[in-house]
Amino acid sequence: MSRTPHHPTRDQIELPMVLDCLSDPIRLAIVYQLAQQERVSSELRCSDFSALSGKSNLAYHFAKLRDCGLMRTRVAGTNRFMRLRREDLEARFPGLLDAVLSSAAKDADRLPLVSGCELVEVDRK
Amino acid sequence: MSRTPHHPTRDQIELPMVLDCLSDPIRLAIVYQLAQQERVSSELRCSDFSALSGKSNLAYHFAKLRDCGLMRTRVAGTNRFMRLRREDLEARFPGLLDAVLSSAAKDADRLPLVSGCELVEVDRK
DNA sequence: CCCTATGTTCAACGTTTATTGAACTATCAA
DNA sequence: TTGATAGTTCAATAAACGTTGAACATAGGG
Repeated sequence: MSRTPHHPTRDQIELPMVLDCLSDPIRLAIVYQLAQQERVSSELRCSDFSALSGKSNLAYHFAKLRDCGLMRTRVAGTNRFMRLRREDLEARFPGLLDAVLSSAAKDADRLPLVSGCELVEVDRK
Repeated sequence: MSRTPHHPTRDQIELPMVLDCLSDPIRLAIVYQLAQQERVSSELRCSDFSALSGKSNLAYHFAKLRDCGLMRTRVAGTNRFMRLRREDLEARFPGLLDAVLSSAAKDADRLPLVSGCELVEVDRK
């Protein structure tokens, strides 16, 4: 279980997969929460998303987000730290991520975005 | 078969449905082609997309595009004229449609966007 | 009126999807 | 070593999805 999971290269990031990933409310919420956190520390642990769903369902969504290139997972001890691949996304599809994020922000009341989401100071390991 | 099909109001347009719609390569191609056509006449007939798939499969995708608010269908005789709901989209999710379209344009070689798509002058009925 | 062109609707199908709980692995701390 | 913590993996399930072809509806032209 220790090997760091697979991530696509920047060039392998595909538009339909990215849009499909973002079309799921839970994954959109994960991405949104990661984007919020960027202002503070850029990384969050899996358990920081526990308000959105159960552990095993989150693991499923994390895998999809990794597979499509939206986020990167760093293994540190028993934790996984996730962060947005903002630069790669911006290079591949300029403006797309921000357009989606601001659209989500605009509809925050309709989406399950920020259940109990206050910013968290993470101690990088 | 004559009644004009159902369209959501501007306010009913939801982000996850829009992203999901755009995540299908065929639907993305339809939207892309409609956007191209906008410069000329803003409307296209169903049969203008026949390079993308069969009639009944296209009807299925058209229905999804209507249901999520991405396009509007106008019935005129035996034809249906479709156009992008650009203003509604822009009002709901500013910048989103253009970001997706320019991302698609950037990846035009990887996507089934423009099989035999030259601009067509349509005589509005 | 019949014939054709344009699209939709329906049933069928195989595939993919999201979700669950249980079992498992790995790491850390006592 | 024992126990607790953090997450993944697997199998099972139900629902949704994309695609097909056949049948249908509608309008226009001879």
